[in-house]
Amino acid sequence: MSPDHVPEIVVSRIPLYLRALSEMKAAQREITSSQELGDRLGFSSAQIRKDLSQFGEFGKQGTGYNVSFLIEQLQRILKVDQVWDTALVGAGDLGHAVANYGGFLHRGFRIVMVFDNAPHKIGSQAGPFTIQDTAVMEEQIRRHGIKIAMLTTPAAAAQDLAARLVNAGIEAILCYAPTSISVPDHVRVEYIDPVLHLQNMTYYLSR
Amino acid sequence: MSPDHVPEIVVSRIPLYLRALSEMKAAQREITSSQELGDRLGFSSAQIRKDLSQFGEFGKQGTGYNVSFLIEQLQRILKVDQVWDTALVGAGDLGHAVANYGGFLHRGFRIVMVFDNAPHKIGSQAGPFTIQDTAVMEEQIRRHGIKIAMLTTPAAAAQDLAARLVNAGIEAILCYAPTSISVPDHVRVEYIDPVLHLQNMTYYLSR
DNA sequence: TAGATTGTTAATCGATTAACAATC
DNA sequence: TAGATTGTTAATCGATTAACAATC
Repeated sequence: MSPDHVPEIVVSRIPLYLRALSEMKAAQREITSSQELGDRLGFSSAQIRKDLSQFGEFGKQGTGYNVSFLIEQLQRILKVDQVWDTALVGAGDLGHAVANYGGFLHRGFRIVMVFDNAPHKIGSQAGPFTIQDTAVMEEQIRRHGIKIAMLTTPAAAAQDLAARLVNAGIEAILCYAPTSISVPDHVRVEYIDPVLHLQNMTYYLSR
Repeated sequence: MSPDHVPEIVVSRIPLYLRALSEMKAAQREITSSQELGDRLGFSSAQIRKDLSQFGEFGKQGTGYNVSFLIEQLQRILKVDQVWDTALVGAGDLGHAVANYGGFLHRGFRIVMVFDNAPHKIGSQAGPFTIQDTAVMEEQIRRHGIKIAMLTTPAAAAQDLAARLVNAGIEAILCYAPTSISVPDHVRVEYIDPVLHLQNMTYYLSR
């Protein structure tokens, strides 16, 4: 139930399972199997079962998994049976797109503040948010007890801002800046850099 | 030199090495070591050396790696010593942000056309591009011999568009839509879904 | 030369898969 | 009951690490 240590690679697949199950639920599927889920995601059924078994027993032999029940369980495991307030740092084009994105809330996240350091942006809107000066960033994050930040600044600004975010109490950073940042061990960082994915694919393309 | 088969996980790290090396070069570093590169990226020096050794011998014992030389070699290996024309499908907020992103060209990619199916968007601008009707998408992609597409549409439209892109000759898709898509074996797909990363991190956060 | 760092081998570690008893 | 599918074990497979000869 409360596993001692689950491999990180297993944890990283649970959100994928949750996403696929949510699609199944939206399509009115009430029951699924490790086979069906695996086919859909390109994993073996054995892997699906093994991964889920790290956290408990969620299925019924001969039947499979109840979609709604498994969704609830995975949401609880990932702690997205609640909504996490997050701060967005960087109000460029990408920051605006992220601020306007409607897909966070029903998956457990809500942007509640947006920061930038450009004087002409401060006070203007990014989606439903008034852009605030990064000068008040630490204070605001601390006051609201925010633990998650998304960083959509240029690479050159990322390391300094990450350090300031950590200092303000941030424990998880989703970094859109195309660079590696260094943070203390208790802080988690995930990266999104589209070019890494593109360069990965061109390796397999013929010229 | 021309390795038979390199594990996918090794290939996926080469773009990271290239990115870090490019930062070093920008900072005027002429020589680096597997130790330094590893420290910077959070990998062991042994892994860096082992990964690079899959493709050839690029270093000098006692000295390390020439940054510029290694950059050239990795660019060649990844086939980003050329610029790849790409098509962008989906001109919403995210599509606009991607169309305006200045970080593609010097890393081997160039968007050359943008498509959407919304009548009020067709003919207007997304960054420097005039948005074209998806009705002419296959024809345009075929005519220009484009092999790479970025998909920034809602999830519901992704599978159908992916099939059409493949039919038009696309061999690599970077899918920003939060869903898994199914394509023939000869087509590669990479995914970007920020929520998967966020849900991964919340597993490790305390409530 | 002495010191440093590569490229590579072998050992270790960890993840995936196959198989099947349990059981719905 | 018969058929189906889980949860789990053991075997396989593959990736990472440690160690060191080679050599710059």
